[in-house]
This record gives sequence, structure tokens and C-alpha cells, in this order.
Amino acid sequence: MDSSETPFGYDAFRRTCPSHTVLEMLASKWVYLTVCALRRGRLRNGELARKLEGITPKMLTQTLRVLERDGLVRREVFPVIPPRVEYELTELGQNLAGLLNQIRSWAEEHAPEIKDARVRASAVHGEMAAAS
Amino acid sequence: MDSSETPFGYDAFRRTCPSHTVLEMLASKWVYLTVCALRRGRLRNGELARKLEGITPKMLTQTLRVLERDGLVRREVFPVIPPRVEYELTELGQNLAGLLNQIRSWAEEHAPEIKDARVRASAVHGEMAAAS
DNA sequence: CGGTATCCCGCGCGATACTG
DNA sequence: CAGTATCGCGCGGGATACCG
Repeated sequence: MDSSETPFGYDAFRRTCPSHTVLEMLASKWVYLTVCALRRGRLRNGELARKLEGITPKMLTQTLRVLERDGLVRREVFPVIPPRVEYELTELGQNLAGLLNQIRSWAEEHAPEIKDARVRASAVHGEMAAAS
Repeated sequence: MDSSETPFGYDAFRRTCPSHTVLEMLASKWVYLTVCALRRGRLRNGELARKLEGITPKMLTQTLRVLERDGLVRREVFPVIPPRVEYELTELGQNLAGLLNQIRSWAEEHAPEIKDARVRASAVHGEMAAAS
């Protein structure tokens, strides 16, 4: 029953389902942004670091390794000095990038009303510290 | 420049941009699943708890409070005994649910190849403990 | 330049028990 | 039934320093 929700025999609501771990992987701010950043084409490590404002070297590498491991990103090393490494989305990654970018657009489009909703919620719960 | 990426004047790549905090809120496994679970209509607390396999009471409440605060979920309390509380998506929430559900579908659809990619990655890095 | 390696803090989140 | 309260730990992730 309810197979209309899971036409592929996988069910992300189940902890033990592989698709659940995929969802866990996707549920990361840096994964979102990294995939979106690579959407227009390949980028170097430093270019990514600059585009992903606030990311630390550690998190950048870690995020890219996860994406590479899962087949969403391809890593290419050029044996030159100084080193040059480029990252690009695989086809699978590009496929996903379309969806993630919609989420990003949605976040940007609806940021104002969500911000307002948060302000209203704070007001209701007596957080009027700025009332002075 | 690059305004084609941010047609609404917001830029999720910037830490201080409100849309960035929205993306952070969305980057949560339980937010994903809760919104998807409510997609077909309103549900009671217990129904959600059963559908979201493995969620603790604490995380369920916390997630619902965040979604309510941000205007994605509406909470309705019925003053009866035993208590009855129902949750449903607002219009904004339903709007988002379409996108999140695509991600979930994508995760379920591509779970096999990602699982394979992980196995291959493990093999390469010498993790052949199961080779016996 | 493109990474690792280390340290360590904060808090996310789970487990459990209790209340109206 | 639908939550709160409390405790605790694991680890995500930031800061920093170092390497090829």
C-alpha cells in the first residue's frame, strides 16, 4: 500500500532504507551550496572556497569527498606546480543540482516572509528585548 | 553581476543573507521528512511520530516548532480529553513540499547507484573487511 | 595552491522519565 | 495523547598550524 509514495521500492521514511541515508547526506548546508556552486561548470578548490562564504578548508574538503564518494562530483588533478585541482558535477550530480537549485531559489524568494514570520513568532513569545 | 543567480536580491551563498538561514533550516533530515509527511494533508502528533521512523518525541516537537515559527506549518489544538493536536502545511509550506518531495523521490530513485558508488569508493580505499 | 592533521568546544540529538 | 524536563555523549564543525 501507499506505493504511490515510493514508486521505486525505496522509502526514505524508513531508517534502514538506503534512500534514507541519501537524504541524510543531502541534508547539509554545505552540500546544498557546493552542488549549486558547481552547477554552472567546473571550479577550482580556491574558487569554491571563495564562493562558499565562511566555509573552512576542512569542511570544503570533507564535503567534496562525500560528494565524490557518492558519485555526484568528479575530481581532476593536474600534475603541475603550483597544484591545480578542478571539481565538476557528474551527470548524476547535474541532475540533482537542478533540484537543489530550486530549493535555493525558493529560499531566496521566500526569505522575506519567513523572516517576518520569525519576527512575529518572537514577538508573541515575549521576546521584546529590543523594545527600548 | 551574476544577478541571474539571485533574481530576488538575496544570495544564499552569503552567510549574513536571510536566505542563508532559511537554507540552514531546510538542511535537516527531519524537516525534509516532516514536510513530506504532511504533504497529503493534516496529521496528528502520534501519526507523525509513527510515520517518521526513529524520531524521538523531542525532535518531533522541536522540528514542528521550527516549521511553525517559520510559517510553514499550522498547529491546531482541540480542547478535548484525551488531547488532540493536528498539524498541517500552510500555503507556503505546501509550496515548499512540492520541491522537497522531488528531492525525496530523487533520493529513492537514485539510491541504488549511490549505494554502488559508495561500495566502489570503499573498495578503492582498501576497506575490504568483508572480503572473507 | 590544495590540501592534511590536530585540538577542542558547543550543541544536536538520542534516551529516559515525568505531567496535564 | 501530546507533549515538557533533564541528562549526557557523540561528533559535527570551527580554528589553527603544518606539509608537498
